[in-house]
Amino acid sequence: MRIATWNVNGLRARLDFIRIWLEQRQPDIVGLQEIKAEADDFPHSAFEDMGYETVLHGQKGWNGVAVLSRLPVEDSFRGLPSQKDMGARLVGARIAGLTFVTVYCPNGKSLEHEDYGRKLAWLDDLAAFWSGQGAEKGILCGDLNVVPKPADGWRGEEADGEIFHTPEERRRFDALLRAGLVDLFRELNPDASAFSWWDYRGGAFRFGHGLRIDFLLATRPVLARVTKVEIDRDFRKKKEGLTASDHAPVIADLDWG
DNA sequence: ATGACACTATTTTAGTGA
Repeated sequence: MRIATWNVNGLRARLDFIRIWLEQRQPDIVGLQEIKAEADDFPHSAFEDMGYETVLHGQKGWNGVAVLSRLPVEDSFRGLPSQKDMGARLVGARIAGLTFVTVYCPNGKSLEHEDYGRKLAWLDDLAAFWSGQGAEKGILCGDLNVVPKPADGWRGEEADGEIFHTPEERRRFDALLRAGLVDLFRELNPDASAFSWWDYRGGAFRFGHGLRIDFLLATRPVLARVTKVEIDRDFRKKKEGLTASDHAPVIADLDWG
């Protein structure tokens, strides 16, 4: 079984690009973030045609998350309780015995902005929500907008203390690990310096100026079945003249019987 | 020093993103 997470930066603008990726990579379950569309504007049939069922938590213009699955969806849920006013940022499903949740964490804007405190509170509520799920086989994936360690950002320790790199944000990332989750990319690639996001501006991708802020977090029983994890940086590049998202997909392969 | 690029709706300009 192949699973993935990807912040697509606008699903309607990215639809043809996403189609190419699905055909080439053939994932079974995908968590998508920054859909930027509500259900009425969502191209459900395009994904049906490719064999995927969609669980959507949409929103007009901003945010929005979805799960695509070509395995039967047994149950689904939308929204982070107590954080409804922060927008459509969490959606989950139970598929093949797996609890699969994908999230788009608030950005925070700046340390001085009121959204920074809201980001921290949102991450607190996410950890509580996840613990409440009690999932034995679980995946919590998505764009967390946190750089967990200096090695996960192109500026290393130079960026410590800036937004995305603060001790407060990093404590909340670590709290997810203390709740029993494992950062799959880091677990299988302990010494890699690899990123999942590069700014569109200033040739950031070309110069290697990126951050690792997109994650596949998994419970131990899932980790035991993981055979490979990679950041699909080839799909941060233009394809057939189509513009890429500023995020690359993160993919894991699992032995799932 | 600043902006750089891309998306969307509030659309021909502004807000957001990270």
